Amino acid sequence: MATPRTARSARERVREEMTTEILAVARAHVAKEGAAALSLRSVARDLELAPSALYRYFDGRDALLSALIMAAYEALATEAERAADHAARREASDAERWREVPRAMRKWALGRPHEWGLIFGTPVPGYEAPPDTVEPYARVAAAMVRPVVAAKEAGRLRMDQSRRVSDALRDAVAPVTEALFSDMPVEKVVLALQAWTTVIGVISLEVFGHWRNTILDPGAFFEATIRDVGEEIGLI
Amino acid sequence: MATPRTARSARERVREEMTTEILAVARAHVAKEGAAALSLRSVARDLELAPSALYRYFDGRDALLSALIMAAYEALATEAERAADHAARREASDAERWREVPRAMRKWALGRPHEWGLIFGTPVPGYEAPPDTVEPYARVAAAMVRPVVAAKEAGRLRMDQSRRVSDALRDAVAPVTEALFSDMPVEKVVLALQAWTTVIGVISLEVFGHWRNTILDPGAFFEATIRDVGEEIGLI
DNA sequence: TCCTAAAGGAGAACACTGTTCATGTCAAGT
DNA sequence: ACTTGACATGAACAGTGTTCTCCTTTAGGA
Repeated sequence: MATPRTARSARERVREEMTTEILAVARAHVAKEGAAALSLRSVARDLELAPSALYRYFDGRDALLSALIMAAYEALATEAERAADHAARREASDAERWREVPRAMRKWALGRPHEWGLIFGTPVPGYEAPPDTVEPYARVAAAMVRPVVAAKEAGRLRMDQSRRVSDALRDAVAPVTEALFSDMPVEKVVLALQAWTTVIGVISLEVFGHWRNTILDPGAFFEATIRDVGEEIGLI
Repeated sequence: MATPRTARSARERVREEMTTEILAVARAHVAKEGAAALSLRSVARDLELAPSALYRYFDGRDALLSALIMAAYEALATEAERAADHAARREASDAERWREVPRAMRKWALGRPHEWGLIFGTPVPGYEAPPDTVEPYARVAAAMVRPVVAAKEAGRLRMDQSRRVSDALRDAVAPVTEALFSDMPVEKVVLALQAWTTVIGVISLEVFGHWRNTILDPGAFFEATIRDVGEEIGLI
C-alpha cells in the first residue's frame, strides 16, 4: 500500500519538478525579451529537450503562456497581500497604510515590466479569460481595499463628501459591492473603483514608457497621485 | 521641364498609392486579429504580391508595424482634436465640454481595440519610441486639456481647492507645464496629468477586458468617472 | 516475478514565418 | 538608342509551432 503510493508520488513529483522547471525557464525568457519573443523551441533548447517533449507538459505555446499569465497574477496577488498585511501591522495613519499596496504593486511592476504587461497590457490572442484569473485578480483588489475597510470599521473614514451615484451606476458596480464590502456606501465603492483605475493607469503608463519626456520623476508623481486618491476616498 | 516633373510625380504617385494600400491591408489584419498576428506574407497574399516585394516599401515587419503604430497615433489625435473643436463650439458648461474629448477617445478605442493597444498596450519589441510619436501624443493631450485652458482664460475655473505640490513634483512635471500651459498653476498641471492617467486607465481597463464580472455597465462608470475628474480639476 | 500498459522523450516531417539574394522586366532620362 | 534605376519575382535559409511515429523506461497488477 505504501510502496505504490510513494512510487506514484515519485512519478508525479518528478513531473511536477519538470513542469516548474519549464515554467521557470519560460518566465525568464518572457522577463528578458517579452511575451512576443517566447519560443517553445528555445526553452526546449535551454532545457536540452526536444521541442516535442514539452507537449507532454503543456498543450502548446498558448497553454504555456497562459500558465505564465496565471503565475503572474498569483505573484502580484501574493505581493499585494503581503503589503496589505504589512500595512495592517504598521503604526501609521489610514492614509499612509492605504498607500502601501499601490506602492508594492508599482515596485513589483517596475521589476517585472513584461509580467505586468501579461496582466494589464494588450490581451494575448491565445488569451487569458479563463475564470482562474478572476480569483487572484480579486485578491489584489481586496488587498488594495483592505485599509479602507479597516478605516471604515474603526469609524475613521470621512463620510462628508457625498457624490451622487445614479441608479444605473449603482447597478453597474453591484458585483463589486457584493464581493468586496456589502456594508459600504455605494459612493465609496465607486471611489474605490476609480482608485483602482488610477493606480493601474499610473503604473501602466510608467511601465509602458509613456512618461518619457513628460514626467521626469515618475516616483514623485506616483506618490502624489496615490496620496490624492487616498484623500479622495476619505482616508485621514 | 513639365514632362519629367509629371513623370517623376507619376512614379511617386503610384508608389504612394501602393504604400497606402499596403498599410490599409495591414491595418485591417491588425484590426481583425491583433498586432501579434500581423504577417508580412499574408498581407502580400492579400495584395497578390510576392513577400519580398513588400521590402521595396517597408524595411520589414517591424517597420510596417511601426508605421501602423504611427498611423494609430495620428488617427487618435485627429479624433481628439475633432472632439475638442466640436466641444468648443457647443453651448454647454465647461464641465460638459471637458467630457467630450475623453468620450471621443473611448469611442475610438472601443471601435478599434487593437489599435488602442498599439498605443497604450504592451510596447512591441520592435518598438515605437521614435520621436515622431511624441507629436501626436502631445496633440491628444492638448486636445483633452483645451477646455480646461479655455475655462481658465474665461475666469471660470475654480481655484479654491489647493493641493500642496512639493518642489520635487513641480520639477517632475515641468515639461508638461511648459508644453501645455505656462500660465497655469502647477496644481492644475498635476490635476491634468492625473486626469490623463485616469482617462487612459479607465479606457484601457475596459478595452482590455478587465471589467468582466466587475462592472456591468462600463459606459455608466466611465461617464461618472470623467464627471468626477472634471469636478476635481475645478470645472463647473 | 513477469508482463502489459502507460508515460516520457526523440526525431523526422509539415506548414508556416521573416528575410536575403540573384534574376528578370519594364519605364524613365541622358 | 542605351543605360540606369525601380519594381517585382522566385528560390533559398533559418527559424517557428505542431503532429506523428518510434523507442525506452517505468509502474502496477497477474
